Amino acid sequence: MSHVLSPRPDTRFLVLDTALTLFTERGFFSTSVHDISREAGVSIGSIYHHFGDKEGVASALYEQLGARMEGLISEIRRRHTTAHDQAMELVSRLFQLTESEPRAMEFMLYAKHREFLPRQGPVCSSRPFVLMREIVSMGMERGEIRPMDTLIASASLFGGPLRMITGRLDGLVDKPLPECLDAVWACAWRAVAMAAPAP
Amino acid sequence: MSHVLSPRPDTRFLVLDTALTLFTERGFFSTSVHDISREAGVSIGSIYHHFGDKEGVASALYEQLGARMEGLISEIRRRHTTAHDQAMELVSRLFQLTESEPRAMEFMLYAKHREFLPRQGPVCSSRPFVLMREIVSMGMERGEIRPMDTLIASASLFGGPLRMITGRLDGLVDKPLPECLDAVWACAWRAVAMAAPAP
DNA sequence: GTCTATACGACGATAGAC
DNA sequence: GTCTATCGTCGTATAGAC
Repeated sequence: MSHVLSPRPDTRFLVLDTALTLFTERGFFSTSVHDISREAGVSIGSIYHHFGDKEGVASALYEQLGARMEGLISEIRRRHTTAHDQAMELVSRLFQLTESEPRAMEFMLYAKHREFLPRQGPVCSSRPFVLMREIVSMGMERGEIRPMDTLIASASLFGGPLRMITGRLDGLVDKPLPECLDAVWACAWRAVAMAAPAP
Repeated sequence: MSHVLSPRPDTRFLVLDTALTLFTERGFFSTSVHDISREAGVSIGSIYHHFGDKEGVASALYEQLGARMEGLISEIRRRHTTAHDQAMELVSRLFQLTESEPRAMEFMLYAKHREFLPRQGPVCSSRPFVLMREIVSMGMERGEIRPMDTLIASASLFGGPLRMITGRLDGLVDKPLPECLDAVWACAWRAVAMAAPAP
């Protein structure tokens, strides 16, 4: 626990925070370990001591953000019962996160991790995306969502909102995403929602 | 016109074709000019003679594929009158293209061009995506699509289908996309279509 | 754990003959 | 237009002192 008492800022945190900024601004390959070292005020030796190699930095970043994302979804699944509420809350939180931490969002779902993290599968196979599909799957069993291929339903429900996020990160969308939530969600839900029973 | 008569395969084509394969397989930064030279059977000197530098190769590839895409959309817009038909035909053709030329699709809409083509804007600002938004815009004027922000409608209509494409390129989707067309399109169109007038 | 200095390899790009 | 040979730089990673 010595690090808690130490006045020195945590090296690992410093490095990861700087790396996230540089990776998203210039990209992984256009960022040298020297750059990270200089910007973070941490020596190269320390970086290699903590992370092994450059890929290790990206890897740690990926895992950290992935775990946060997973925690977020798990929390949402505990707090809401219907697929509709769970999915809408998820989109809402992702929209908020895009505004408050655009770099984190960009690194998670916009970076081509396969290019620099060959061990990781594609993003959409990662835990968070699996959990999203589980929400959809549950919705179909509950009769909230029309019966169809789960993958198709998942893409149709979250495809629009995710596209808004990348559009926002690209500077294509001017308005803060939370202001668009109602309109975006209405379309997304309409795409997969069970038709109202004939009166 | 001497190149037409020459028995030697066109160098530019050879290089671009090889580059497309390598760029999508390993990524732009993990592909050296030496790699392209070796795989294409063309000397390094020739590559630099034709393309100036490595970025020039990627740039030429980007322009070539972008022009093809634009031509495709223009053709569709001429052959169909309603936004519904235009958009559905577009999704259908993109699905076919994903199967027949996955590398071209991947390079066009899955690569992070900003990392190696700093001059190019984001993909979604490119001509093809502008044309897609024009289809949606027209559909709204014609009363086919509910009135709403064009960007939101565009994301909602094409977000699902595009997500299926990336899912397919990632190996997440097993079935050939054209087989999913009806189900995917039904969801996509439902998301934005004007409600049927009350009987 | 943190630092500096250095080794080493790879890659982008060029020169210049044919 | 095409080729081979070469140069110079940059960046990853390590060694070893503190």
